Amino acid sequence: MSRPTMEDVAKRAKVSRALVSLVMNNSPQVSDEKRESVLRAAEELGYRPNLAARQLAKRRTQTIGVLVDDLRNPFFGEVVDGIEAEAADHGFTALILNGHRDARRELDAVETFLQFRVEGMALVGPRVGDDDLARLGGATPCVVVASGSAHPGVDTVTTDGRWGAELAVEHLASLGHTRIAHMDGGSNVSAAERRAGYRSAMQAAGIGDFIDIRAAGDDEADALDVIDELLSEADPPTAIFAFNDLLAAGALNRLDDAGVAVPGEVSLIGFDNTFISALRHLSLTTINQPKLAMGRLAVGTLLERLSDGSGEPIRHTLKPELVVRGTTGSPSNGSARPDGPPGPHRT
Amino acid sequence: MSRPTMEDVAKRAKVSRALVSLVMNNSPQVSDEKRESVLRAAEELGYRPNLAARQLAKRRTQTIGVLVDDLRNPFFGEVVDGIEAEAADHGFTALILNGHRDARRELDAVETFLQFRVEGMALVGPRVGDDDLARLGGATPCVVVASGSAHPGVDTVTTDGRWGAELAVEHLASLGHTRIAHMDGGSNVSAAERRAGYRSAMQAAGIGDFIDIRAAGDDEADALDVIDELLSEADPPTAIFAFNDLLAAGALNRLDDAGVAVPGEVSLIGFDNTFISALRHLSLTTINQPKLAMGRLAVGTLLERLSDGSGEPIRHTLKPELVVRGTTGSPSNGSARPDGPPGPHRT
DNA sequence: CATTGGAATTAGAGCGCTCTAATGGTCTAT
DNA sequence: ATAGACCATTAGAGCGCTCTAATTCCAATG
Repeated sequence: MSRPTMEDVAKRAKVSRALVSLVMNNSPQVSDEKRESVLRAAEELGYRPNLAARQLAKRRTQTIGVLVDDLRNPFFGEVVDGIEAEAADHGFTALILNGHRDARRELDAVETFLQFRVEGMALVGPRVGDDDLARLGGATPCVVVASGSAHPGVDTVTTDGRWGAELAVEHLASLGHTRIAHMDGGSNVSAAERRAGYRSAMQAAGIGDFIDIRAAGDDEADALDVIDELLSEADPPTAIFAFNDLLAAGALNRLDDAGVAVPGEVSLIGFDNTFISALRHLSLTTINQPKLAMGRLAVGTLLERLSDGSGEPIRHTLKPELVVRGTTGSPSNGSARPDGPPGPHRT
Repeated sequence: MSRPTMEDVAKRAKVSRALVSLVMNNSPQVSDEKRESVLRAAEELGYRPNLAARQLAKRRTQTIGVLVDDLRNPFFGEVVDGIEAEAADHGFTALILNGHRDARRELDAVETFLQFRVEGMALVGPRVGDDDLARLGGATPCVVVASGSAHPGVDTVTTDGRWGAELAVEHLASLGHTRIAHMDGGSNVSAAERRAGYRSAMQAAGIGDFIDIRAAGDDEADALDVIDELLSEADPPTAIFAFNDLLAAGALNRLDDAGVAVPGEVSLIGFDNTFISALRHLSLTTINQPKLAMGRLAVGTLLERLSDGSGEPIRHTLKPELVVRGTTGSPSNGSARPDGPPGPHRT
């Protein structure tokens, strides 16, 4: 509005507008004397450069767009922390927009980013399909984090969902489980990979006959029906591998309702290692994703792409790790949870 | 960049730049014929208005800045959801920045907002002090959400922390507790209010002699030492009112470690009603804050201030509510956790 | 003393858009 | 036919900044 402009500062410091610009950009070729008087004038006026004007003149924005699938999911919060940190380290500002778990709104957000002329976009856990992504992105570099994409126009930073699923199944199998069911991620983009890992690990463990995949989702609420369904079977599974921690938490709720002891009667394992899984009273065994590293790497990828331009799609795949906590144990020892790792559940 | 400009579109559609501008702004005074050919040309070129240029020319940004204390705290996520929704309803874009639980970084973020020339700022749970706030804000309207501020230059949307604290204490007192301790929010801005509520409710309940306030904080980790301290007392409290859910979760962990039954030996109550408190295995009794409503109201306040300008500071204070779950019960019934009220599922 | 070179400073042309005022065209009322 | 009214369209002056090229200044040099 009526905020002071560079012109005002120039007048007050009795120098040219150009000199003020130099000072504001920390140019070394300004005499200390003038620099100081410009800074003083700016201070006195409460001057702040107008970013829009600067961006327009500079023809770059030093800005990256960060699209977050769901701000309420702490998993994404941590990834974004990593993104912001790395972006800041390289002089970029991260603009955060919320996808609200909805592909249409994601597209809107991307549109907004493009109008902002962000220099790159990091899509964290997007739901939108590959084609839309590539089409929309156009010339703007775009990295997908934690969701995988096969499209050549899009770089990715993911954890190896297949590997993670295998870790989960191996862990359960090594405890002696055979009837291991998978509550999958439904339409979530990462679901297929983890499903595949589950399948192959079940085969590898020689219990391929027990493969049992149930369509669920990625939110607590998505677990309820599936658990009911599983419990009503003649031979219910002794272990469940859930698509993510939230889903596992929902499962835990429902198992609890049904009076099923965890891990006494059913073992449960999640995915993500969000902070809720560490809460002692959940104490959820899970698969860790290195969230901070993923965020940083995402920005790294973007910068690489910015300076490089063309070339092969970049695919960073980080290794997930098994985090054993209190919701997994040997099958059918019938009693309350064994000592094992920390965190006794109630009976 | 080398993206198409309005000029390009104008040329291709064989009209003036001004006409393209009118079309892009949905002006009614454009003939259908021309409108269509402009839109077609824009489509073909993949034209997108340059927001920086538009903002510069318009001399307004239609943008509000949202500063979030901590993206990993689900409480804030929900508030932001409300803010975004209301902002969108009024044609504003919400720019989200992360405060990282650090006053200095908050100030940086505010600085960034001002450079962006946001038309208003919503600070969600800020840690920065009143004076800095008012000084920095300057002419830009600023609403503080969930953190209270006494400064006349700043509007606020809060839940009544005093009232909430009273609800908590009354609940515990009505269960028969007298030795009710308060793990307070430490330096958190909302801490004082809840502390005061705790005090007055203790007095009102005739158990003022048992007032016991322990400096803690607002994060899980902050609970550990305090719990140790409390448990080592000669006469440990039979109930604890924690500053927020995260702190309560941390307390729960520690109590668990120490083999103390909740609510058998100690009742525990949190604040915020974040989704983690609803997780069945925590099942935390807590005080609800209407997060979505707070977010929407924040934007409402900002808009009001924008059209109104001067005037008294606006203070919206919403009423919190008690949400009884499984971590509170009568004192010293010695046994394991009772069932608690049925199925407190969150939506 | 004129010349040179380098550093510090400035003039001025955009960046891509909006907005006011002016233009031209068409349609009625006189 | 003429004026007026009204509409769609356009010219052009900014918005607040950056950046290139030009200018000024001054000390050092031959």
